[in-house]
Amino acid sequence: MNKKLPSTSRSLPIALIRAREGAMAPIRDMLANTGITEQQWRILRVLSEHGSLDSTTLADRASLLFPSLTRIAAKMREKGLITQTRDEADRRRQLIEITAKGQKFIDDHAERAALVVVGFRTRLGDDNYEKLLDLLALLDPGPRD
Amino acid sequence: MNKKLPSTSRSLPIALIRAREGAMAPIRDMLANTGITEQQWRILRVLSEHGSLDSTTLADRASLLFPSLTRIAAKMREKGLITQTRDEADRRRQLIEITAKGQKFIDDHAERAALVVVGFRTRLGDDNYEKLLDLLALLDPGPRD
DNA sequence: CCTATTTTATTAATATGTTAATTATTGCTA
DNA sequence: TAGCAATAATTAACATATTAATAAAATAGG
Repeated sequence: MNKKLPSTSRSLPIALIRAREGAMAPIRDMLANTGITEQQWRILRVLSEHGSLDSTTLADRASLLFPSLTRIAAKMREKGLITQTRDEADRRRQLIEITAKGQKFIDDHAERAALVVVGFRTRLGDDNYEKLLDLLALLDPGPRD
Repeated sequence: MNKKLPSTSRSLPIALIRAREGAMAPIRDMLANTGITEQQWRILRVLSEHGSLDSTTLADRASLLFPSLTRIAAKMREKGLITQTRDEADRRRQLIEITAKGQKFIDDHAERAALVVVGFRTRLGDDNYEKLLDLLALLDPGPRD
């Protein structure tokens, strides 16, 4: 009567959580003792790639909820990693930009982070790596653009 | 000089986070207004499957850090969903077991949860679904047994 | 022009994630 | 067997996740 649920060892949500832990572990090691968290790293990465972004878009691309972004951005501004400016055309909005200091952090860690990516590509194989990204994209809920 | 990092839109960690959001959304909907969180649901699922477990094994199988489990288990005990008993052979250890009330919650929601699984299998296709689980397992860091 | 609605952002409250420090118990070993 | 390392669990401190409530600004309709 209760054979309906799969074994937790083949549960998709649990597998995703564990895989995320595995994928983030080397990045976490890299960021240890830098004062930059995983989320702050994601924000810097997105800003470095796209330049100036409004908060809503930034939250979406960095996969953060808006209230989290509010707090994290405040701390990053205090640290001098980003700037926040009101959009004068629509004063509800806010534009967030990476500072030279923030960009320097990215530059200083880009090589090591890239090695992490290479490590996973090698571990899975190029085909599997791309296939995995494609399959994950199918589960992606949100509007990316 | 900085072409080393992949676009954030093809970043494995971000893809994993977004996929997890997508995969958990229906479960989150199911649990809304029940007073049971995602993590509590995972704990109940694991306990329902394995019976009585020591805390360390439970934390591993439910993909929770130990300090999180400590807090969550305390609340679940207060709610009458689980019991915690000292291991008399090794008084450092603790055994955690699901109660009838906890099992009833699983039983009451198993059918709907199973439908969620079927939905994802259908959405991805059986082959892709299994392939995805296999690929995710390659990223899994931890000792499962 | 004015108000109801919508959008953007913040704040609040509670729960979890994460690392480090601490406590209690066990095991090992000189 | 006294003392020290290792293990299991808790606690502490801070950061993030999540949902709901609120505030401020813009917009659509009447």
